[in-house]
Amino acid sequence: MVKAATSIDVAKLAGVSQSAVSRTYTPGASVAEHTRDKVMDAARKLAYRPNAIARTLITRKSRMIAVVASYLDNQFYPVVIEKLSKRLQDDGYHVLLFIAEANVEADELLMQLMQYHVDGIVLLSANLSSGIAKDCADAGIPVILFNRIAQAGGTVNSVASDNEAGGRMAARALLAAGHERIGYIAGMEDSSTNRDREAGFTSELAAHGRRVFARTVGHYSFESAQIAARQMFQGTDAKQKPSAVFVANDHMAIAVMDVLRGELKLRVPQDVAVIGFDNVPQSAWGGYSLSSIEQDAQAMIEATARIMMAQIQDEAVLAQHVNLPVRLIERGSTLMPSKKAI
Amino acid sequence: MVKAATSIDVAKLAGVSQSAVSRTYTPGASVAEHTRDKVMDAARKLAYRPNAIARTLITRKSRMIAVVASYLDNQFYPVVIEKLSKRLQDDGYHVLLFIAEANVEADELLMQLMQYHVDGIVLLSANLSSGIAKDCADAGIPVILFNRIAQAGGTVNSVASDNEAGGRMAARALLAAGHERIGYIAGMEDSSTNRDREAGFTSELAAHGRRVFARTVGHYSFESAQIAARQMFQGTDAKQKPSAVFVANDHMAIAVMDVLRGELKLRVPQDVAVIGFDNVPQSAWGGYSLSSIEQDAQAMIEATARIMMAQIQDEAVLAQHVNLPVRLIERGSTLMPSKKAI
DNA sequence: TTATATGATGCATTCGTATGCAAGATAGAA
DNA sequence: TTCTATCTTGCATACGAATGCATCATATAA
Repeated sequence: MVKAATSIDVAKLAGVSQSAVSRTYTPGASVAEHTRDKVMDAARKLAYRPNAIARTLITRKSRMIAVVASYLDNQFYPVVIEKLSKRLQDDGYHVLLFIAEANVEADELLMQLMQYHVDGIVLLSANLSSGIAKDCADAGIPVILFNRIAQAGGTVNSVASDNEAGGRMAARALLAAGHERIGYIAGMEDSSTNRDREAGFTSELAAHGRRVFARTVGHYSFESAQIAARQMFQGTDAKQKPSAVFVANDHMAIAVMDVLRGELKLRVPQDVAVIGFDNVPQSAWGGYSLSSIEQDAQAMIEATARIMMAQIQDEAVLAQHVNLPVRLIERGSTLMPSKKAI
Repeated sequence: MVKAATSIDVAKLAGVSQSAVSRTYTPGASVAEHTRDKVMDAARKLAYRPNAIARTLITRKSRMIAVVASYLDNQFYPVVIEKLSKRLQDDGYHVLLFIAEANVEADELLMQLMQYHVDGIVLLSANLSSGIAKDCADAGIPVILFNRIAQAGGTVNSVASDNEAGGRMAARALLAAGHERIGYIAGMEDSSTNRDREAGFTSELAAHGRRVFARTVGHYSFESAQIAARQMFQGTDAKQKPSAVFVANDHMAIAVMDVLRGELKLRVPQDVAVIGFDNVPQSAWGGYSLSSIEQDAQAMIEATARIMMAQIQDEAVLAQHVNLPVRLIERGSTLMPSKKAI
């Protein structure tokens, strides 16, 4: 157990002041070439690394960003976390990861995070009470809601996809394939994603003189989605069942497909067409070939990083709300009758 | 932007010394009930939260654990990260997450992490050069290799499964099903997991007078595994192809199944039986029903947390190496001929 | 009542780095 | 040569909390 070298140790060895050492590691500070060399030399000999904690204490910038997620089973989130981490690392930031069981815990967790003086917070799945949102704003900590829309007011940024447009696309895809009995399996009722996707979906159906034929709720969970699928498709009379279903995300859609094919012996897409949302990697897998509305994760992350950097630099920047376009990815689960032969 | 209250502000309002405030927040410290109440009262009024950064500086304990992963496509890792985060949070620790592109970067990343004075490091997928391992040991930072065995020597802990036994189980399962031409698709050649799984697999085959019929390499990546599958199964002569294949992890096994069924029109398990390793959630999905050797992720995480806490408390503890039992999960992808009718 | 042990409290210092300020050094201009 | 402008450098202090030490208050025993 060797105590790590400090800037004072380096200063002593290099024969300069501690300030000189500090300035050597501060971009833009005034240090003579000659001095810098001596410092770097001594630092190398002592394996010196600046103490980020001490630096944070005085600069009030930790270069840490808190990322709060609540579950990682839905592959959309691991993908986002991986890309977001890399992106922030590129800017010299580190990710403090939090897993929040439920929204109830989120507030308490955030208070903990604030103790670490994180420079910013990205909420991947939890929501935020308006009280905490205000606390963060007061403390000058930028908050970005990722894949959800702010309900807390003007102090919180948000980056999301155009879920409503996505819902409409899903409706058009199923209508174009000639479906008449179209169901919807919802995610969490109080989430902005579910609200917007459903709104777009039903309004597009309405525009074509149709209504949602059946609706159950899967709460964005695999198990709930299985139950929701059984509720919607059990029974003997084929005419009572939807011939197509829009599921609020791919994670659930896969669960639904398993129930349809494995338990209920219904073929996809011949008996039931299925379309999801997110375009997670698994949707492209041969075992599912699930049509989906793709969210542009890369663009969402780019926007998140951009907003974060802007707000960290200049706290006066107003809250921003980004809404990115989505795209229909058609695969086997919604093939039109004429194409089924393929 | 309101400056956060400090212990001095609280002390002033409560009419006590700063020490008293500090002691109120230090479990086991000597504070009178009466004083504590006054402090808590003032703290509530000022929305005071102890500054974890300042605390870290003086206690030399950050209560942060670095977790280094390199890719999260393989669902095994998100599952581990989620559970590990929760487990460490329960002990009052936070996770600083790092995504390392390759092993080359790992060293540089760890140096960065050491600047944050993390209390421990869990390496999920990157390896560690012996130089850095020594640096960490010297600095008194416990390092745990998760799902891999130390090659760096005695200073680094490791938590892994009995991969060799798992390899033997896979071999026995395929032999018991009557297979004679058995292939192996390897992960990364230089990883301990691949080495051990393959060693167990081949030795068990040898014990039954068999050899590996064909071998290709998938580097633990989805795309490489697809290529490896094509290499192994392309061609017209059925007798030249394996009738069963052990794939070094589920992530690759799913890619292999897609190629077998989608591209090569081979049925699983009738034409080719497939068995993987890890038992990731997707293996249980209806679209794959992949047999697998299950790693007990929960037990691995428990062991990791236990070792970490022990080493943080008492740095004199010797490096530990945990090797947990695995379990065969039989599903549709290896059903025996007699059971195929089911 | 006095002596002793125990608990509570404040003072002063410490952790490692950044930075305003003033002084010193150097170079260029007049 | 002298004066001014620019660049370097060190000193001293600040960031916010934890803790050893000494002091003081209180409780208990004799």
